[in-house]
Amino acid sequence: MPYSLTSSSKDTFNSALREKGLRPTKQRACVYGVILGKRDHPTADDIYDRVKRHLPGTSFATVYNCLETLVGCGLVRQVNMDRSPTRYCPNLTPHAHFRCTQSGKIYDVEIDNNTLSLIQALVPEGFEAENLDLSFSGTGKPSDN
Amino acid sequence: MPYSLTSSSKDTFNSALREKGLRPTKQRACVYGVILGKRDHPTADDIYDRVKRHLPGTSFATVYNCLETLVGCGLVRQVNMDRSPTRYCPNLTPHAHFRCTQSGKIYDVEIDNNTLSLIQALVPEGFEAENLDLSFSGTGKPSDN
DNA sequence: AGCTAAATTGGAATTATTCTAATTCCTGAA
DNA sequence: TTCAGGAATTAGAATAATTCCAATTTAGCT
Ligand SMILES: [Mn+2]
Ligand SMILES: [Mn+2]
Ligand SMILES: [Zn+2]
Ligand SMILES: [Zn+2]
Repeated sequence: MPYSLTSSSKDTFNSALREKGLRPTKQRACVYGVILGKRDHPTADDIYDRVKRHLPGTSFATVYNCLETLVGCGLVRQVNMDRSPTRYCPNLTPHAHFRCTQSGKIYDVEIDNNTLSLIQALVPEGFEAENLDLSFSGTGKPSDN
Repeated sequence: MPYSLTSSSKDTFNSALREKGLRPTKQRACVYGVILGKRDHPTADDIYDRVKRHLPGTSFATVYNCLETLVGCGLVRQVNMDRSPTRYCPNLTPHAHFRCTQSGKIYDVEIDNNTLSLIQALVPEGFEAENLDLSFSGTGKPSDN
């Protein structure tokens, strides 16, 4: 049974893809669905495992292709921490990430508007920042151990 | 001719290594020297090329080993931008990075103390951040094109 | 000088990601 | 509806940064 998105997610998904003239395929919907369906930051490999439960024929290449497409459409965010495998995040609000070096878990960290504008103001004259990445690492919640 | 550090760099280098019971070898000094010697953000490969001019026998593994050691001693910083090869930075002050997506160049961006403390204050109760990374990407100086 | 642990070396291995060429699937005219 | 043509998916090979390994060399000590 193909992954079922809520009807509001399905609308977001369909229009974001159509906007770019791309096709809303079942693989893309499923990759999107498994990322939305859990508030974590899965790797491509994690996503592959989850997608296969719904669409067993799916290939690794397709997962990578879909992820690239979804990121390109602004439906999910790509999160790079150090040298570890890329992770994906359904939270589209501006936020930072905290990685617990003990558990490996990644947490969303809200950025208030005031701090956000001060951060943006760091960019020097003549430079135009399209993207900003803020990440912390250290020891997380005690429950992480 | 082995790379010649200035005597003040040499002191920093020797004491940082001795502090950890590590040996100040000529390979380590050379890797440190070529990073200090240019205000850019070289990759391991760039560093390998530069080191070989001074110590032609040096292996790639040694460059990686030395870099790990120097980072561990706090003599250089490791800079990860997206999925591209790790870069190394001799600027030890807290600062952010800006990558021009057109030229690939990486610039240091100063962080004022006020903004820095607001950024640090984002970390939630119960988390202890040992490290923070802030990077921007976008279009850089016109001279970059 | 000789001993021992630390560091270096060349090459193989690892691993996340990308590429390729063949196949399958949509979509939108006819 | 049919079907042609482009888009998407697929399996597997290729790539590239980094790490690992076993053998050799070196630095620091007695
Ligand atoms: Mn898996
Ligand atoms: Mn090179
Ligand atoms: Zn997130
Ligand atoms: Zn820097």
